[in-house]
Amino acid sequence: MNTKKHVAIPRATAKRLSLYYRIFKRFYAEKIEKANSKQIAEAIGVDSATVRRDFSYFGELGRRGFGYDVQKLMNFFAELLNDNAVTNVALVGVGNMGRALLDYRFHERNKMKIVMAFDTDDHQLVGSQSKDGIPIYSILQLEDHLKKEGVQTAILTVPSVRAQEVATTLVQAGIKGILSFSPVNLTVPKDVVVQYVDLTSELQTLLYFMKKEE
Amino acid sequence: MNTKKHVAIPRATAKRLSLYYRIFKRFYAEKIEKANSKQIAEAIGVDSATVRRDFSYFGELGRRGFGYDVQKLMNFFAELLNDNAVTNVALVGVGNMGRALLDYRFHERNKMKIVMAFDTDDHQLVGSQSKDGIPIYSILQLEDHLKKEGVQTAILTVPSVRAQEVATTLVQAGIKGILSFSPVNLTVPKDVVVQYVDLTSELQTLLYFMKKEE
DNA sequence: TGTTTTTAGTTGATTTTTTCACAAACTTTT
DNA sequence: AAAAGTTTGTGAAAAAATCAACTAAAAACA
Repeated sequence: MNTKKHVAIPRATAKRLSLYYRIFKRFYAEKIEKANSKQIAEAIGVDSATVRRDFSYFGELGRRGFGYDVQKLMNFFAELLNDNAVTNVALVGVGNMGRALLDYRFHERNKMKIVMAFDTDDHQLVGSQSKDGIPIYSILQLEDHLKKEGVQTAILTVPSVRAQEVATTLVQAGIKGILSFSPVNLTVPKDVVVQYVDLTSELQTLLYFMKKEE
Repeated sequence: MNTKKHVAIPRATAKRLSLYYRIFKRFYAEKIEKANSKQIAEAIGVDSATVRRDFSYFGELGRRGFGYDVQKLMNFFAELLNDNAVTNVALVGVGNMGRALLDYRFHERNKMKIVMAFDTDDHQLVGSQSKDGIPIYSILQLEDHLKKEGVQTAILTVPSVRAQEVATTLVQAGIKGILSFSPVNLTVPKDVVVQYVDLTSELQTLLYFMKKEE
């Protein structure tokens, strides 16, 4: 496949890659064999020119007069997003949000799997397991367990006040990526990637846009 | 206060308003009385010029040589984001994610409150209540309950395949804003605002950035 | 096989967002 | 009261992202 890996992928494009992948998986499951940029664009809510531009960073993936081969593109994005190998993830903080994510079963649709969870000793959770049998360890044994399994990715669902402290511990334990649900801007080394999910902010932003719409 | 409400607020700015508000609340709780653009910028992870530019859309909120008065700005953003009045929200779909959000207690830190939830009749949940006493109704009675309470905002946590169908029902029932956790691009009238939270995509995007960081 | 239709890839324009850099305004210090 | 220091608000530039329009390649059809 004629790809040009030397070009830097724009951030905005990178954030859409997972969406493209999902759409191709969906089309594939629906036995749709080809899709043009307009159909893809509609499915994820962007302009068709954006789709073509995004794809062009990776070479010539389509065929003029035809569109994009769904299976081919699905496989391409699977590789690009490393969705052939399973990625093991640890979850830290088994509160309401943590519990929901533990039971979420990412693994059913993707090659991501929460393989262990951690909580403080004072919640009577340590030593137990999630519904699906994911073990919950003490946060004091974080480094041991993470290193033993070679886990490099963590989901952080601890109270905001503890977020930075736990993040620092995670980095020490070799974690290279954190998906944080705590609304705190974490300070980590440059080689550690942090992605934030801020539910309260999303809801408040929604309300703001609603007010403007009136 | 010298505000200029006639200027359109850029989208990028609008999405940061909630973050600014949170930071001012945090500073206020910590008895910090003033803050300059650099401190605010660091707290939310943007450039200080961005903070000043963002604030400037709302008039002259600061004082040169001094910075921003924390209490004054906190109140300003509270008003701007309508966080003085309580906003009632309905939750549709009491699965893992829905359950977590039901127990999340948005109301403790903000004036947003989930006042009712809905689920299909086949999960033995209809008629019961959440931990905090939020009633769970049948999705068949959606319109009645929403209209009776005048709820205009909904959190959508139903399986993807049902998302569009339920969204359409919500719109018919007078909903004007939807926070959707389903990775499906919803089709709604122009006056209805939709905000998406896509956990799988966030995690996958994190993994992609991690791979690039190697 | 030739003609028409479709659609990707790309160029260039436009819009949006971020960042720089500095005068003006205010605060603090002397 | 003057001098020194701080920090905003904002023009202007730069960077990033989107979008419109075109061309050339391939597909579909006659």
